[in-house]
Amino acid sequence: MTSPSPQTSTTTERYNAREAEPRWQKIWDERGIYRTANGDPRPKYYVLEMFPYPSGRIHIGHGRNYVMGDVVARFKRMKGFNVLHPMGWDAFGLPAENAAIERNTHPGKWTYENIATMREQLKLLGLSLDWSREIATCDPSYYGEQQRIFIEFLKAGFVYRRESEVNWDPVDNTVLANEQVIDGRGWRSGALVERRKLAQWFFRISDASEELLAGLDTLERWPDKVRLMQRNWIGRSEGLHVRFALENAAAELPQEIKVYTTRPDTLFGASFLALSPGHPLTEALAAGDPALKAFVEECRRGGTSTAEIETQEKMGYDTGLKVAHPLGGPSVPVYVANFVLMDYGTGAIFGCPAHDQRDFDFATKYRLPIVPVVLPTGADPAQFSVADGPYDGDGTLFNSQFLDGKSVPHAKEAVALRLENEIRGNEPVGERAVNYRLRDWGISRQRYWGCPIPVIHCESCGPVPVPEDQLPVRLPEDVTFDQPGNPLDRHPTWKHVACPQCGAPARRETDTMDTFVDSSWYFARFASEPGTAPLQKDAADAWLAVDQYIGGIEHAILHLLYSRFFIRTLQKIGRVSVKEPFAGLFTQGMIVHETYKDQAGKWLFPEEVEKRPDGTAVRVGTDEPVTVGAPEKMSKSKRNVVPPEVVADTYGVDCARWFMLSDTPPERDSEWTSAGIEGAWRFVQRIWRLVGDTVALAPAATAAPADFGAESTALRRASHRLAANVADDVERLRFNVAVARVHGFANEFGDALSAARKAKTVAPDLAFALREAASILVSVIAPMVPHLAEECWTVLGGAGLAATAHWPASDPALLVDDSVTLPIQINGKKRGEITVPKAASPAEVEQAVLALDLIAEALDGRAPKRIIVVPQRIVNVVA
RNA sequence: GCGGACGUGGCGGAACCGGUAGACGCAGCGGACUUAAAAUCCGCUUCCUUACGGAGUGCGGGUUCGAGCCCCGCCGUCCGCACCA
Repeated sequence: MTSPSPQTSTTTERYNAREAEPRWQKIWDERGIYRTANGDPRPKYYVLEMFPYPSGRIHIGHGRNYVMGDVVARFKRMKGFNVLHPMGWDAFGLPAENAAIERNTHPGKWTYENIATMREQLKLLGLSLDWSREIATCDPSYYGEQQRIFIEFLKAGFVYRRESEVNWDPVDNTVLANEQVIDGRGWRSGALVERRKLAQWFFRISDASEELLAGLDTLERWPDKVRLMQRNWIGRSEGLHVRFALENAAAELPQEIKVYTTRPDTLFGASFLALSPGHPLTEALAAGDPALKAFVEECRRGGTSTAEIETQEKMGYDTGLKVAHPLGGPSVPVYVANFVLMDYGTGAIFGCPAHDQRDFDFATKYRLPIVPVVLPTGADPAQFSVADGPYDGDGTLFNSQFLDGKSVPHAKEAVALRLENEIRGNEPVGERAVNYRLRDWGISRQRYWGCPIPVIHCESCGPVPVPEDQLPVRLPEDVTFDQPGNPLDRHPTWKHVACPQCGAPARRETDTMDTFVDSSWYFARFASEPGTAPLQKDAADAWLAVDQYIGGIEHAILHLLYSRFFIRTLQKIGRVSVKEPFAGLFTQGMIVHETYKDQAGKWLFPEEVEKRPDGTAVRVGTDEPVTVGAPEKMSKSKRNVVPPEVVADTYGVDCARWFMLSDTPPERDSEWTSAGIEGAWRFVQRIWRLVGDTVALAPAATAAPADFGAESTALRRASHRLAANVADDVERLRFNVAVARVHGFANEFGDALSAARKAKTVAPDLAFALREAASILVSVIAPMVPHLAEECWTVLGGAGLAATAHWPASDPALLVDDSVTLPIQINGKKRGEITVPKAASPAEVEQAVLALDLIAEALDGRAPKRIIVVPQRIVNVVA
């Protein structure tokens, strides 16, 4: 893209961002104005952007949420709050291990080098961060505390261990993350992935389902969308557990199967029962049935990701078993079916093909009866058919004995009542149950670059927590990545330790924790001052909850739900007092940019492309045409990135900040364009000129005169209103509206300045109003373009720094007008205007309107049918 | 399939609780300044119409004195979830 180089201009009146920005950053840094102290008497405000993964370098697209958070932080500081605005690094994770393999380096070295680079890039953006509280989750002091918390959770019963399936690469002999499985094959080896069971650690998040669901109602400053996504994810349902008695099971087998159903009303439509391949009864049967065993293995093939499971065709295996119908209907056969999930409900279902798509598909394939039992309202029972597909709507029961004629909810209730009161073997046959989709959180990862799980496995004592005085369990440095598998597992010495309980030779847990654990409490770590214990109750209680959390919508479910669970659990064990970590949440949109490809189909960087006036694009310095693609999320692979350094050198970071806040509402995706950044540059220069012009016309600050004329009063109204309105906009994170308002004011202010310039002299009241306007303008833009604001502040002779100044107070008297201009409608169409005193009564307004010529013409001598006067708003005359 | 959001000029988007639709910016056009250019400043810029005037917030209806906003029915786009019994 062709870009002018504004900074190469030597015109002295121009604002020189490249010179000013580093200078102010140095001054802020030296004075430590963004360092936050605990125990400050001012009210607290905690603003936080989701911390980044140190992947290498940032591009300007990453900057948007940090800039938004920075505007809030700076604004709240000006409003008198003690603001905490920290930054850290989500530093553990798989990419570091991949980099280690590719570059033959250590994951820690790679990570810390990236952190160093990205820290400098973030500093370039002029963010008002308290860098003294910086943390990296891969720091032993951080993950050591996490191990301590893990052990406390374990002792309090929030953690347990069980077998669970993983993706297994049989060639590389390694566990794969879901994203490493591509089309059912290992990403590196290309081998067909298998599901294999491993003993793994779980957090009991599903026990918290109900409170996590209920807690959503308290999160009023969260987007409804995110709350809804979490609600669906938790997936509460109400149903019935029903015990089906087996009629022909061998004596050594269980004699019944328990199923969960949300549709007990359709029991008379049941034509089969289906067990999950992982169901204990399936396993018991498979032990003596090689064909079933083969079927179960067939079901196991393929990855564990839901995407893969869900695309499989329905398959079943008839076990030959039969169950009695609990309400006296005919017996039904028992199948094992691949589509029944072991993790949900009881791992067994009853199938009612007439009213469920999956059951319908299954019954059709295996030629099982399809008996409709719910008749849509108004349908003719003789005509109604489900031959073309199941019916899952409301209606009236039929073909259902004692349920016939009842509505679906009434039938559900009737079945529940009947089965609850039917006792078999001391227990009711049916029991009402609430079920949740949410499953326990598996945190074991067979990886090196993560927080070691602080447990020692002993042959005789079982899993034993690492004693407090041996924490943190540090990652060994001397590891290699030249072969697949977990380096911790094959390290020669690391895992061999004595059992803390009996002293016998034992083995360390070699799994590390899911990195979502790291990000589930980092915001609590920021609360305690540097050099102190990572999780201090007093500090955490003082700062939490985060008042404004800002990040991408992609974390709407997992990160935010896990953090909510983690903080609730910390609260239960007495480590913190709050229950919800984030009081306010905002999800910002991405920065997108056009993509460019050359003739060979190779991606090009924006700076390699030149736009011609005729609308075509070519490679810089050539005639080679370039294909311009739709704007997409900035990404390294597509090369549609803009590095922050380039923007800073060309226009200055204030331009980038202003541009990122302009035009597009912050929750939507925003397109980065050269026209946009140039517009921001023009604006920055314009502010600079407005301030310069002000000082030229009114060189010295003066005390407020006793009286103001019409011109100066009008200007003061505009500037005082600006301060009030922008405060409101920023408070509501409507940055694009705030920007538009500043533009509007700049237009008015510019007009006032040129009018003053044309007049021979500037009266004292106008001189005061001009300087006041400039000062308010500078204060109002300070959170958004902080460097420019400092430079202007200096020119205006402001005390101290713009960054530490107070938000300008608006004189209430200047915010209200004493007269108001009302539009006049005739039959709902605007035909004129009238200016009346603000205090005018509706009757007075009505009289004034009727006296107007345009009304007399419209009425043509007739009396109006009706006149609606909405005070301060509008007048509508119905002719 | 289920759930949700959105649909306003050439473009990004404003419009508070149902009350002047198109603020502000971008792009474009015209003008001033300049030897010239850049920069800057001024003006125009929803559509139709020479004008008067009329139409207009995806489409069709409705409620209302008045609808971008509320209700009903469509169409389209985007997002999330999905064998959850």
